[in-house]
Amino acid sequence: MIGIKEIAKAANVSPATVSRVLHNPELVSEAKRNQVLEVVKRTGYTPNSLGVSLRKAKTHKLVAIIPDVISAFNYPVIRAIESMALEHGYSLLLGDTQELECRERSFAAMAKSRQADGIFLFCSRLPFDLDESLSLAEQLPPIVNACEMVEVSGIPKVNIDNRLAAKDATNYLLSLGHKRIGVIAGNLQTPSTIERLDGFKSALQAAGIHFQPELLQAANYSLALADKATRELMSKKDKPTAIFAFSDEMAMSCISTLNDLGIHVPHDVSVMGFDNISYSAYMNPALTTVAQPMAEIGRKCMELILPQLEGEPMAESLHILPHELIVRKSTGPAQKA
Amino acid sequence: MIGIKEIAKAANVSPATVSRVLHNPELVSEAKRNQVLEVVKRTGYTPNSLGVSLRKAKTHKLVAIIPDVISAFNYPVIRAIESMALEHGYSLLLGDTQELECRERSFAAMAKSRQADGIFLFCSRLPFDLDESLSLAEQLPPIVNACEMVEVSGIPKVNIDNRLAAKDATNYLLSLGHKRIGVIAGNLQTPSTIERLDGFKSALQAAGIHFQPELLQAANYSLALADKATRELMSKKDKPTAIFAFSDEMAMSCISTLNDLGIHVPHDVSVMGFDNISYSAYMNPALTTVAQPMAEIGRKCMELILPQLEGEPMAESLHILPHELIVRKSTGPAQKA
DNA sequence: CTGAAAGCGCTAACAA
DNA sequence: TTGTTAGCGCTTTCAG
Repeated sequence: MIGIKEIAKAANVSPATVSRVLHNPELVSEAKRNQVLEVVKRTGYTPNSLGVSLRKAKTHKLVAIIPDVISAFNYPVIRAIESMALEHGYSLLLGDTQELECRERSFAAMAKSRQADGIFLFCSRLPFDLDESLSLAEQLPPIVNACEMVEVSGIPKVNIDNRLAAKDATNYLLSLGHKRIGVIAGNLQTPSTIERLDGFKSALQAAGIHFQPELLQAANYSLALADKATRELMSKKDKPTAIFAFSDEMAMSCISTLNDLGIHVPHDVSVMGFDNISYSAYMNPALTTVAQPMAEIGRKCMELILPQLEGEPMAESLHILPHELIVRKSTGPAQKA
Repeated sequence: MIGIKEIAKAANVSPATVSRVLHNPELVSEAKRNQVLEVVKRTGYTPNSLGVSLRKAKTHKLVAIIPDVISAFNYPVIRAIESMALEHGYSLLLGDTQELECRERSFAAMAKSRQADGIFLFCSRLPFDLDESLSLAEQLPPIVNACEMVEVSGIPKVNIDNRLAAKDATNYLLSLGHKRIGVIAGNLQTPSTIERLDGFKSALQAAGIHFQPELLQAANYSLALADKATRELMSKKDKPTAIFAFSDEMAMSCISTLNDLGIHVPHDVSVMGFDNISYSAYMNPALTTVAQPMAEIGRKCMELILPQLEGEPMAESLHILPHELIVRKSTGPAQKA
């Protein structure tokens, strides 16, 4: 691979001049500038960014650490982050952890090993070993935590109010007359799931309805497990008249299974999703769900990391973005028993 | 950020020894080794990989250049690549181009600027300016082209036989008695779409059926455009009895629209998809589709790039992996007119 | 306006 | 077994 020295030699200038031509052309006489430009074009020279980054101690890369990059939910937030990152001269690396802590840590290590300048954390574990005696800002790279909150304080965080969102969704189901509502939850260990469950229970309680543990199934955001969960739910002697799935994907699987079972949605059973992914409007029936403002979440993430990248110390902050209930065709009035 | 020199100083050894402890511990006496290890642990030192990569001229990173990272189709191939890459000490960077040539080029530039050692190309443009006078191997980094074939020869390629796959799918529809088959294609400029269309036409021709241009709609893999295309198709005076969508996602949208229109799938109209994404079994009705062996595609990609990464010159090769027709519930016998 | 020289953090050849 | 040295490719003082 050709380097700056070869270019310099071929153009009869010093490496420093080549560098100037590339970054501060106004500092170089037109004659030399053209010589250099000519050689650069002819050879297709591209500066080795390892050298650049090493020298400048800046990579202009950010990494997003995500349990499941490709989930239809994460995509729009990534897109938003990336497009805003681009405007600010950063590029985004996608780190799909497949929920594995070792992968969370190895992506996080990219910041420590200076392969990236900052980190977006979409998982609920902080993939760093903290030293109690040091301040967070000293130990952590520029970082923003979103969607699945880490329990450590002092980090900028952005999220929706999962508890309230689930409560709103549940209240809507309740308002339709549903009294037995099944839940297909994600990973029960996960903060967002815990909060949603809490919101669900509190809505029930406010309506004077007892929470039935048998109506709760965890399906870990998997299509196959959601199918199983649905069958489980519908096998109870006292079947639910509505099912609240904590992701649209699980809701999709749920509807599909209900259909297999000869149960009509929403006539026999209503189904509520969560997220409002792009597919949800195209499900059959179109899915009633709680929309998360994914693009806004992404933009807020970028907004919060930028000052840190500029050198400002990390500061605690929590940004709750609004959710919205989207009523479509998968929910309807409860059948009279 | 702490560097190797500080570690060396703190452990009373030279930087070289620190490096040895980290990479060839057996070359260092136990005493010094422990001193160093102690300091490393205490300080949480991580080598700056910019320095390492610069020195070794190797980044152990590969980038996948993909029109749409998050499409349910691409995900499994990425997963397969990544897991195999990991086994070989490489990590995978995801470059989502959003179909923009400028983005294809900027990700490709990561190889030129030594931020990555090799490239997986899932788009149909070669994002490099070729110099006719030089050999490909001299100009291109280690590279493998998959799914959307670039027209340049000399590059290892992996794909399915799109033409045959579409032909098989069409023949199945034909065998069900369908004679008017609508097509919702992807991007008409794209090689895979052209091939699929070609396979579709040839199946029609073999059955003695004339291809009707009015029954062809392009929807560019978008849910919204597929909805429009479906409405367009069903607005013809002579409506199709089957629709072949060139992606499962478009098929999903198509089914949803048909449903809105009061048209029952598969009773009134059959719908065939393409890809066999994980969602397709959970659509309503479950989707009949052509499965692409995504994991295998991914593995083959890795297999083909490895020798290049080892220094072997790039060699022309074409690997066609088998597709498979998956019959589910969205297709049925044609209605008698 | 331009070049020489130093140095970013690391590793590997060479000497000791 | 260990340290010294040079150098990966680049940018940026500092002189001139």
